[in-house]
Amino acid sequence: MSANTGGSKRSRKLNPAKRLAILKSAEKIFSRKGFHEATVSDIAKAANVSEATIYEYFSSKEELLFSIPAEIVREYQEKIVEILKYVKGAANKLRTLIYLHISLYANNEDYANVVMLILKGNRNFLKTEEYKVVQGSAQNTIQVFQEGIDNGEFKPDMQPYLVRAMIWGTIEHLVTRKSLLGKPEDLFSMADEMIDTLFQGILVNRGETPVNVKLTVENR
Amino acid sequence: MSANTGGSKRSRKLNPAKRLAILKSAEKIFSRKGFHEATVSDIAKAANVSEATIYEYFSSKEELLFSIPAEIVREYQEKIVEILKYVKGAANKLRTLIYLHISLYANNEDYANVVMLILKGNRNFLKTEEYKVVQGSAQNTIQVFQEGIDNGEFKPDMQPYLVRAMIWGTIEHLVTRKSLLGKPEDLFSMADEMIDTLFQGILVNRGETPVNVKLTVENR
Amino acid sequence: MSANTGGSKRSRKLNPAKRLAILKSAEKIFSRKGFHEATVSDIAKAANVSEATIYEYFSSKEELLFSIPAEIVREYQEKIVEILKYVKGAANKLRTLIYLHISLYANNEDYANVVMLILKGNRNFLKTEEYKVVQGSAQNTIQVFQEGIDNGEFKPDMQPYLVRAMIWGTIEHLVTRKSLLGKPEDLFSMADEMIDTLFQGILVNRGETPVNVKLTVENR
Amino acid sequence: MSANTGGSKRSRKLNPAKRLAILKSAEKIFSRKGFHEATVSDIAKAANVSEATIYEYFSSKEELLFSIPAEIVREYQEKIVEILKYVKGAANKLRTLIYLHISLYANNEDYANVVMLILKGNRNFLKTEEYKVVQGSAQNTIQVFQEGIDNGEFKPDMQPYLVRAMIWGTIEHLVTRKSLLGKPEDLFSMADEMIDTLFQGILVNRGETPVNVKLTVENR
DNA sequence: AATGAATGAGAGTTCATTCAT
DNA sequence: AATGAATGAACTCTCATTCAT
Repeated sequence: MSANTGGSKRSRKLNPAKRLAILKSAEKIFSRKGFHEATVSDIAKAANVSEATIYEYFSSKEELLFSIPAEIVREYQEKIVEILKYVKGAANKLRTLIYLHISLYANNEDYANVVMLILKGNRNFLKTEEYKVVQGSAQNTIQVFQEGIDNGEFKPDMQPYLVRAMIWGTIEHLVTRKSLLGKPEDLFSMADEMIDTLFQGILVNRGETPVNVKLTVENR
Repeated sequence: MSANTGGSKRSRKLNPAKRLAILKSAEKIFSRKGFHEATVSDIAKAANVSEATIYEYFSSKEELLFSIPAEIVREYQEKIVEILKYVKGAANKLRTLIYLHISLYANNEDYANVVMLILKGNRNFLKTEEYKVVQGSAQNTIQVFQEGIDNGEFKPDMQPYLVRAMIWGTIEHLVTRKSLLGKPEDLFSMADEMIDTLFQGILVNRGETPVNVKLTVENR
Repeated sequence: MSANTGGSKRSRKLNPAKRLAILKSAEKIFSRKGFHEATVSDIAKAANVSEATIYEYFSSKEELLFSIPAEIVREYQEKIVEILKYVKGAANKLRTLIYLHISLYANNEDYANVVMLILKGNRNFLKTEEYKVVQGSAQNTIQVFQEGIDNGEFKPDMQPYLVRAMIWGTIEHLVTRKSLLGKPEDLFSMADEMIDTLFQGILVNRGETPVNVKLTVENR
Repeated sequence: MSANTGGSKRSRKLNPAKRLAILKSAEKIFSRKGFHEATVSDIAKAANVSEATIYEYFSSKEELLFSIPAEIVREYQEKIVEILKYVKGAANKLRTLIYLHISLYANNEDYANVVMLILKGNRNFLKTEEYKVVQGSAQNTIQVFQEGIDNGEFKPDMQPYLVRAMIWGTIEHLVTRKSLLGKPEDLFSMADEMIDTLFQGILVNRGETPVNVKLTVENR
């Protein structure tokens, strides 16, 4: 409601552990009840602090919500940078990114719920500093894909933006369904097939492609 | 024993045109403000009826929200069935489905917002009869894909569920971004490339899959 | 809310049977739910008419409530006059009145509920023409008691008003308890003991009222 | 695990003086307007607190209503126990009880209105803990009367339940009339006559009764 | 005479947020 | 740094009542 982005008015050091406890409680409560259905009182109870204390650390309920991804995405981003160092080839890097992206959600169910069911539909979140972090992490996919085009691994006439949409869209779709319906029990098991499909397509190659070219050179 | 026998309380048809006007107004208001931020009073004003009248037609604000997709999805589903009759080949049918699915959102911006930003994250919606309709329309993709497997157009070792996830996920991702950021100005322009990618994959064929290439050199 | 006592604006003949049906339905519904908890719609449903029709016969929900006793009290009053003709002695008449009063409630449970739980606490009812009828029927007790004083059956130094309070109060107390708790299963069984107590008191006569002591001294 | 453990929601004592102020205001407003006609806003205004504050102390308007008698009845009950210690004889005790009961209402007009016009007709009140207190205080009458039977002061063949009905019924009748019509200006003035009547009955003793005492004194 | 449909007018209740301590 | 207590501000929903047909 106010433009108070980036921490509560008097963001003295306070107690970082308590701040984290509040964030984790908020994540849990929001995850279960949704944003409007969750009350600040619920969160305060879960964090074993008073409601007023929450306002010491966060300027509003919404800011509290928006603060949830920051930490986790930052860690995730660092992890990616670290790991990508050791992976060679754009295709392999892309595969790695997809695995990591999935694991981010698979290992943090409450976080997945908050992102998929609440934040994804929230217009205000887009104006947030926090969103930039999330957004930034999306650049990985695009960069890696571009790298793949440059070195000839990927088809050169593709828009990286679309490829990212396909990858993220598919993952988000699956994660959302898991959040809502519990359906794909194991997100990872879908990863490989998804990657294969993305790499190879779904069409059967019927010799129109080079594959079937039978080259017979007969002497004389 | 004569008058008020049978029938669900009061939700008779009443004036269907007015009902539709309320639904359309709700769609517009929800689309712009979100569910909790929109008030019944807003909707009433937009529909030129009193708040009480809204409750004559819908038993609660949430029921009003949930009633939005029914009509539109029903029409859409009929259209699909009709059109699919004239399309031959699973690949073509799939392409058609994707176009139609995109056009559903592209032509109904408010509806797209309501679905992508509000309904998709709403757990209660899943328990709804209305949801079943939406769900049902998702079966098309799976059926058509299965058909393609059966007749040899598509790779036989794929899970239709995953393919649907990729198609819908991508579309939803793009539509959501358009809802939030206005970004892909033209959703259709992405359709073809998306379909190509889905069909062919993103990898350059370097003859490594040339497995299939049979090169026979016979010496003299 | 308005001073619209005594029938709806256009009290054309309408259909007296329908009027009665509405009244009886109102009695039943009010009895079960209480005044504010009962809705005009409830009553309309029970009477198999539309809500609007109720307003043809009664100008408001409250007027409908207030119209309930009139009929029944009128009949009751006539019955009393008729029966009292054949009863001799004030004590017997009083006994008769008490029986009749109890039977009025015992035989009309819904009516009893409406009177005891709703009307008795309603200040507006006092301003009503209908109330006068009820009030009038209360005069019986006072008259009969006065008659008993005049002819020496009852103690001459009593205020009839108080006696009526005792009789009516006791009956109302018992009827109310039956309405709320179902407790005195059979109201009639209490009648006789109540009357005896009223007539004779609860004290054991220890000869301190020695008036009655006949002292016979026989010589030798 | 430290702060908000245990305890019923939020209904801690808070500020007991404020709680009492709200209760007294509620008593006054309910007394004048009745339950449904009184608004929480009315009460808040009268108590100089916000409406929300009322809900800090009481969970609903109805709970507020039901909380009114508790305090006053508790005090009253203690008073009775205290005073009864010094009164000898069941008849005197009964007389004392009646006086006290009347004085409870006579000295608390608003309270009398609330009890007689609102609570007495409220079915939900019966399910209340508060009702038990009221109910408990009713036991006094029955106990004292039984005591009187045991020690020969009262007729042994009477049902205490009925006697209580007569006493309470009469008092309630008178108090209710005073609430509604202001009629018996002075409730106390009726007390004595009522007690006399209860004790001695209304019939003129024509010597037919103790009559039976035959005292024969023979000379020598 | 009867009613389907519409609504004005509120009322109770909830909660995020504040502030004195 | 922490919070108990207080409240302003809304919002959903209900219902008695009306009126054109």
